[in-house]
Amino acid sequence: MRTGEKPEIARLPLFREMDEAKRERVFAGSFLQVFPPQLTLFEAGQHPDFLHVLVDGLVELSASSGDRDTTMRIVEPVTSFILAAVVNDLPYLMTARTLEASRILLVPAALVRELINQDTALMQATMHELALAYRGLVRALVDMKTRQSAERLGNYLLRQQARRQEGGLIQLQAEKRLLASLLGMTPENLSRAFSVLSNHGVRVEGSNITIADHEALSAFAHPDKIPV
Amino acid sequence: MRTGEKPEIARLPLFREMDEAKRERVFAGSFLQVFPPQLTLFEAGQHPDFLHVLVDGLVELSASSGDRDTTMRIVEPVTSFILAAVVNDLPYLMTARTLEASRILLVPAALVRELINQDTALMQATMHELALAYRGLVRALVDMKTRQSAERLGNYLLRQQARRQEGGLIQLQAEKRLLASLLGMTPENLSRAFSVLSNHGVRVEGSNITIADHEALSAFAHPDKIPV
DNA sequence: CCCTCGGATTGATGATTATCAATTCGAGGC
DNA sequence: GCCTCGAATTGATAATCATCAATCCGAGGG
Repeated sequence: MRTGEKPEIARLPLFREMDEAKRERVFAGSFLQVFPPQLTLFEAGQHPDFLHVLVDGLVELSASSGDRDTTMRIVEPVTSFILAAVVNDLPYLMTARTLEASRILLVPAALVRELINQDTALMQATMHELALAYRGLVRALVDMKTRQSAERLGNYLLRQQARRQEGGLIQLQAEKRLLASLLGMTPENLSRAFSVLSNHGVRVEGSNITIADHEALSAFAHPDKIPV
Repeated sequence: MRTGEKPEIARLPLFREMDEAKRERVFAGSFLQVFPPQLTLFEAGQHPDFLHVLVDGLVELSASSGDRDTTMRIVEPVTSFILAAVVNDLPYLMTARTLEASRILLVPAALVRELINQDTALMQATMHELALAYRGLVRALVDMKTRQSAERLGNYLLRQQARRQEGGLIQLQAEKRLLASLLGMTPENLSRAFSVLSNHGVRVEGSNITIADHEALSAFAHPDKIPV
């Protein structure tokens, strides 16, 4: 593991509250592995063997029903994923695949569950993490049910801008076809949605997006009012 | 509280693992209140004062963005709701209103958080509950993103039938307009979806639905394959 | 530097869903 | 038993979104 990586992982909400000794047990029992791009890490329906922590790279979580499939989340470092499946020891509901070459910390699921049950602080952190994730999904579902495609894109851009405290510039991390799937639309309609937003304060140059007029975009996209 | 109610609440996943003394503290610190139909219990954005347990009646959880709003869940007794907001002490993301006259146990949020932090079994139960709720929402979001309206209705009927172990008869608990909103469509399209399903093994008589041909409906609706 | 290839864009068309309007249906009140 | 009112249904039309097809564009390889 490179210098500075352990601290970064230790700073994750999940591991932050553990005492140092337990954290060492996590690291000792885990594997840090490098994966090439476009590799499937696990598939929906499989039994969860590891909690995954993306240390470096980019990962897509997707799900399918019948023959259609959809991107559920784009995981950026440093973040853990599929905590719910590990906690409940129930099959993954999503398929994970690397988008770029990625380094991932694999923490054995049984170890995670064991430590959670030994360490109240960790259990509490897990509980809070799950509750926050739940709220995120509530918002995502409301988004999908109440907004049409260009509005969803507008809100996505507003959220991205808020997350990275910078000015108005947003760099898309992944291909637009992927963003389209994440937002529940086709690549063609994503293009059209971008051109709609160009009338509402958004400037697009390839994968560099600028929110030129925050007011106008907000008026169009009706972003969530409830904070956090 | 009527006879037999406490045991029923005590049987909830959340309270099942608590020791008797703590459970008594919950009941002692809570209020069982009766609400008339169509009453708003709380609104999205408010600070969560109580964990709610629906003892009797029917409650709708809805959310909105801009001027559109949508039904997120129809709560049947005996179930607790809005656990995530209480755990995280963050504003409600949904609005709750009674559909019928309802009796609801109101457990002060601060008390819930206090007991969770004192009682590891309760914390663990909460964690599992949240993880399961998370999985439920993942499925709901996939459903919304990958299936069209008649398929969503078909899957809803299949799930309802599975939940109540009976034969093929399903009784809709709420108005169809509400079901439409839950499934992310208009009442008009719900009607049309029902008539589509009549060609795929479903018989409709008012709010009595019969799945006459489970095979045919499954073939049409492509239900989830992953169990639990 | 040019070529190639896959993603992105644009246009045309079709499917799905929403909206508007008009009945029909059914439960509750008189 | 009839009336009334809101929900449910049905039909017609419009908006949104997907699909198909044809370029356009840009990064990587020769």
